[in-house]
Amino acid sequence: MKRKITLKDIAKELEVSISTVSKSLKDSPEIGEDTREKVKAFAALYNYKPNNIAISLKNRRTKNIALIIPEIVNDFFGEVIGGVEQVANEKGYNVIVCLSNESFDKEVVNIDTLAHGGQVDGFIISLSKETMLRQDYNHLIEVENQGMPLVMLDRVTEQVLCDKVIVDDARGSYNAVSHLIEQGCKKIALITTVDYISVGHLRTQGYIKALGDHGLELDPSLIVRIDGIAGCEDPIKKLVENQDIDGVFAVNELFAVTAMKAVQNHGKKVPQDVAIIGFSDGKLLKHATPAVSTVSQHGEEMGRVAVKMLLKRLQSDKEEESFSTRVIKTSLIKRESSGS
Amino acid sequence: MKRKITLKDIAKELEVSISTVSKSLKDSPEIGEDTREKVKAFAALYNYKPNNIAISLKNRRTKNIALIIPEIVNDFFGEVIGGVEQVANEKGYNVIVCLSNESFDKEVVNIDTLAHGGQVDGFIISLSKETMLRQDYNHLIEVENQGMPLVMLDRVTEQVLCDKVIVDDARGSYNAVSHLIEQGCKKIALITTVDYISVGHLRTQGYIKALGDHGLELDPSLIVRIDGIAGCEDPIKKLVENQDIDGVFAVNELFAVTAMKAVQNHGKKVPQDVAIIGFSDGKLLKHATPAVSTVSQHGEEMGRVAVKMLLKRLQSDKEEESFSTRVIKTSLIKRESSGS
DNA sequence: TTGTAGGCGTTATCAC
DNA sequence: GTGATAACGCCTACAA
Repeated sequence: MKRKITLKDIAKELEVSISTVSKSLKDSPEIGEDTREKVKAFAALYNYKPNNIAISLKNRRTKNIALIIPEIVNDFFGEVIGGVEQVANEKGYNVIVCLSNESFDKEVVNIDTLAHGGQVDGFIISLSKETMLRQDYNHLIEVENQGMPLVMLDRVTEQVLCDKVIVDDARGSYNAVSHLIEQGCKKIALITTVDYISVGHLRTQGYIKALGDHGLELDPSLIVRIDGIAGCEDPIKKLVENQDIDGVFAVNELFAVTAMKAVQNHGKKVPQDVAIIGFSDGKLLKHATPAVSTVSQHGEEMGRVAVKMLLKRLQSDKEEESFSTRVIKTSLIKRESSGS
Repeated sequence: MKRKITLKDIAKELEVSISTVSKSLKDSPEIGEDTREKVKAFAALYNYKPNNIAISLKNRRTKNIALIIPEIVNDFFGEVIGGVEQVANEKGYNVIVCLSNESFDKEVVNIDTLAHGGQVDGFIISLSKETMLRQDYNHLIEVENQGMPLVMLDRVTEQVLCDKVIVDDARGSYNAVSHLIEQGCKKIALITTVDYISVGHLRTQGYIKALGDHGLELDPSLIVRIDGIAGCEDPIKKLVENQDIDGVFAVNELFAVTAMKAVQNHGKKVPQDVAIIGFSDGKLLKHATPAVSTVSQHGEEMGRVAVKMLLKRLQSDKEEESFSTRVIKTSLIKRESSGS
């Protein structure tokens, strides 16, 4: 690789010292007008740009942040990346994206490498499923102990003290289910994840509360808990065919469209016979036929907020004070699948 | 931020020199067995990890690569990220993801910053629409001139000499359209992008050739070219309602589902009245009802291949030799929307 | 007004 | 066997 021009090169060429060059380029009043101009002209001509690695070494900050997410084939995380990247770039930070692929080990390796290697100034992380299942958060606690800022996003845990960005999952699903009830649904199925996933758990609670508040019986046979994304068709199909339901609340996009497909294949109409509402505002629900109502969690905004919290920590020198949790409001997007 | 432990710290603590520590940790036979062990034990105890920034400065390589893509709310690019990230991580590289948002300016800024700033060792890029429209590739040519490896992916141009990874777009769409014809379609609409987008252009050519080879007339009124993603509904709707078609080939996911929706709203059945086939194997087509046939471009593999090409360049010191273009084979995924 | 020197953390060369 | 030194590119306190 062709070597890039350095301060030293300029200094030699112009027969001045390195510090003169450095100061000139920073418009230091220490340096005489004419030398300053001469240096700047030369630097511009040769397209000089300071070497960020050297600056990082000197300043002990890299202007990189790590974003660790469980997967990417999920519009929610795609949006998060977008939001994070946008704000980070505006503020002069680069985003290193790491996928844990829902694996505890990969999450740990990623974090350890970046944290100890000193490649990033801070982390934004959404926990992998496996991590939540094992409830082993030492890698994160250690990051915090090192004094590296850490912001958790969406999939969080109380066992790590740090800034957090979440949505009001329980309320979001409460509203969604209430909406179904208002549309006249009486027998509403819930398609959710296993309980160790923080958001799945909260969304389940919203469902339960909504039923209760509207005087509907909680019928456990209308609830199906799915572990993993592969092979969700079967349990959903079974539920749809064996239970006499008139509404479905699904805690993510995939479950919602899968349920809709099962309903339609079963010869029923959406929303006339069965109304459906999902969670997460991705393409899948928007472009389904009929378009599926959903709870928007504003992934992009969550990403933006997370970066801002992180940068705030990075820019203040006072250690630790107190941590805050920002709750982003969900909003209900009513589409065809839940009646007019 | 708490300072991380350095060689110097260890040296002071153990009352040996820095070089002794460095060599011990690298298991250099120069150092006596016992000092070596002592140092290693101490380092392990305090969880010493070398500072990668310092190493980068010394070695003039960062072990970071930049991936520049136009957008992320598109499963194809999501898959690409996955593939890139996977192989890069395996090889000890980090991936800095940048979104150009289809903007020429942002693409230029991203590249200039990272290239001149010395934050990355190489680039993988998929061109923004605006860049292809303007045909201004100076920022990329300059990267090449600097001797930084550059791999173009999917959206490429002949005007930049570098390694490339593409799919056989023309053949992929040829196969797709041929499949429709074999299913008995006679009047096949083409929903494509404007022509300056390399892949849109090629896919259009495949369509034309397939018609010709099967003795079907090319009817320009069956072709609609859409600029941008917003507001594709109207032209598609108009086409579907005004033309008597029995097949649709769309060059991306969104156009395909939008067409399907228009067809269904128009009171026709898919695939009985109108067969549909798309391009790109994302969730949108897979989970549509009916599931939509498509041409898979294997985004993840493209990403993997791109990184491998990039790393190969990075690891060989010989400059420039010749550039290669890897063509990934598409495959036809037959689903419900195009008949049995 | 300009230059010198030391340091950020590491490695490699060379001297002891 | 071990250590001193210089270098990667930049910044800055201090000296001239």
